[in-house]
Amino acid sequence: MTRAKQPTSRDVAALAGVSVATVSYVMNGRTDRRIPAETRDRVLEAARQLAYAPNRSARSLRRRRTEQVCLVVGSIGVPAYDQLAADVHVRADEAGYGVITVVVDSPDRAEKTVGLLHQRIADGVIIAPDVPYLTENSLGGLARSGLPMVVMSNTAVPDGFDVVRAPETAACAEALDHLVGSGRRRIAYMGHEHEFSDSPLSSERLAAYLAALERHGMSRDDDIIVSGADDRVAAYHAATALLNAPDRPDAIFAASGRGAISAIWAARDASLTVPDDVAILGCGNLPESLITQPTLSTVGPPAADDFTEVARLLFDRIAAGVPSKGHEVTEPWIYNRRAST
Amino acid sequence: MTRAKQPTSRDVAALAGVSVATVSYVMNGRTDRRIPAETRDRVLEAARQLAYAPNRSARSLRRRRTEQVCLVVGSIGVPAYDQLAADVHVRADEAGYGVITVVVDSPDRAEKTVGLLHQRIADGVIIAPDVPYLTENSLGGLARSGLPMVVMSNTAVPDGFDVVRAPETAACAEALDHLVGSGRRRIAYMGHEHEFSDSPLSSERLAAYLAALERHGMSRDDDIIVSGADDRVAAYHAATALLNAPDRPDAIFAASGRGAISAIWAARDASLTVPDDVAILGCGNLPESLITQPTLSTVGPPAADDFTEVARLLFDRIAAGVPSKGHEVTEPWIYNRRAST
DNA sequence: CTGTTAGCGCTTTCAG
DNA sequence: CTGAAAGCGCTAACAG
Repeated sequence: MTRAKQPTSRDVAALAGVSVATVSYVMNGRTDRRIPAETRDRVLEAARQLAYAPNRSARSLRRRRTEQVCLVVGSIGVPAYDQLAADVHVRADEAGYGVITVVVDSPDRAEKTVGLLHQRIADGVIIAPDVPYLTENSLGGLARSGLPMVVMSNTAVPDGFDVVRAPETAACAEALDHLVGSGRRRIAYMGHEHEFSDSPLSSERLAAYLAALERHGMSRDDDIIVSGADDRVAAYHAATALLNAPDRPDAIFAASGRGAISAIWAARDASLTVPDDVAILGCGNLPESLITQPTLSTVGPPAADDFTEVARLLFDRIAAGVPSKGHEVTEPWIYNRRAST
Repeated sequence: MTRAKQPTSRDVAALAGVSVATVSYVMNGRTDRRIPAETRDRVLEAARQLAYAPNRSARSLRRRRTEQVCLVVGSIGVPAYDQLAADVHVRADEAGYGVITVVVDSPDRAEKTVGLLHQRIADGVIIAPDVPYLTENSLGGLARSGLPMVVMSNTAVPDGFDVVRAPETAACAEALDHLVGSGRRRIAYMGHEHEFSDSPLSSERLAAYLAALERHGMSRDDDIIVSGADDRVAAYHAATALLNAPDRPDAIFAASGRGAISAIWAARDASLTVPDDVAILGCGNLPESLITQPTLSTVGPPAADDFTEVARLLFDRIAAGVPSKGHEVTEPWIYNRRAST
């Protein structure tokens, strides 16, 4: 088998007996240039015959845009990221854009990614929440280079890019106060792995938890501050361990929805009643929260995650063409009290 | 704010007092050209000063490769796709490639995607299992155009691309025979949405189910052939409906792992015992299968999903450069009997 | 050891 | 209405 050389617009032009300019106009279906149907059909037929498709790199080089956006996430398989990815894909598709996904889960990846973005691998970028190792510094540099960017973060401040925030702290505080107010005296925290490493990422949820302990004169007990929220299986094991300990907590605050759902299962499997024996509180707002027994209380958006607005911000910015100082958008986060607390 | 024009290699060359060729060699760290440290440092310093990064489109055009691979999936948020995406990202990263993800969930998207691939948006492509609407015809066309490709499918036949298969039918048959052999007389099927539309995609799992009914002289009852396997919430509701019906099934075969797990929950919430009252069988091999009560029997790979081999196939093919007829690789699928059947 | 130069394939003025 | 020609920014011969 020999690799057939890809046909170029020149080949099509030759076959159709026109110039490459005409081929370009026809292929792009441009209306600002009046082309007789006869000519157009001849070009189209030649293109079909040769299975011609305009080369994307060449077009990008010439038009100075790639028609790709880049979505930067911290890992794969997190429901909120999946929803974000889905929403971005839909919007991108509408705008005729493709989506390049990059996973940043190490300082090395973070650095490489910033490099790629500088190389104009995409016309815009969305940084998902809690992507570690991306410094404000490098983000600022990217924005300054003219790359449209929307950053989901509670700490970043708009600086040539848009920032989307979620007021986690207030919502966590409200939920934790409610837990204490309803008599919980030993509240466990199940966090993400990276909260327990020496990641540069500070955890708003853990901070809110610790602040609540302080506020209510409760002492911190590292035995019931555990990881596991990243992953259903780990969460199940972590919750099981917590609930089988001699000094069992009477509430578990999980930093994810999946963690909380696994905790409900762990409690049931340990023959404990939720919320009587142990209250369970999660983060986010997974659709599943409504089908658990009991239904899961969470701190999160009032309805299911929806990131279409975030995608819209990016495409508006791309369309605008000219960099602006940057908006700051706040998505609501509240205490969704249901039956598990 | 004015958008700073991106610096080019010419700018760097001028600042460093060298030619663009030297800049190129330095930036690519090429060892086949001996460049004195002094010159190199000057170039690097100039690049740093201008925040120069080589333009990706130009490089792709010139080198005739994009250093991107494309992953085509049917939807977002399916655990098996997530695992595939994760494995592809890891391999790609090692190979210095990026990953463009495209979601094909309509005939329209399928067509557009084939078009993009023809435009050489990527140097290779992996088609995930069960991506609908992609015809063998268009895949063949892509392969013939010289695009390295690995297709996960049980029906496609290698034709300039590699095919990765999973012998689902045999494994399903074994599991279903076991269900019948252990006395199950009314087995429900919970499938994917697309099995109930007029999608061109035939379902091997549904076919295996129907064949098993036939084989054992059981009659098909469309009341217990339902959808819901795509989504945990839908599955929970579907299973609940099934289990509360007057003529309750004594087994549920779900075409996904998530569907089966939701079915276990639904059974427990309906105060039924698994497997005594109802056996539950899933597909795939989610890690969660081991933490459900009882543990979940599945038809699927013997261990957790692992697609690194698939990614390897693609990168081998890309590295080879020359198109070959195509390998056919079969991943094992078996009946993983655990406690739920 | 380094610079000059010819494109990669396309889009888009600008002339005809 | 159509074609010629000038690049987009980079890489890789090739010549010095």
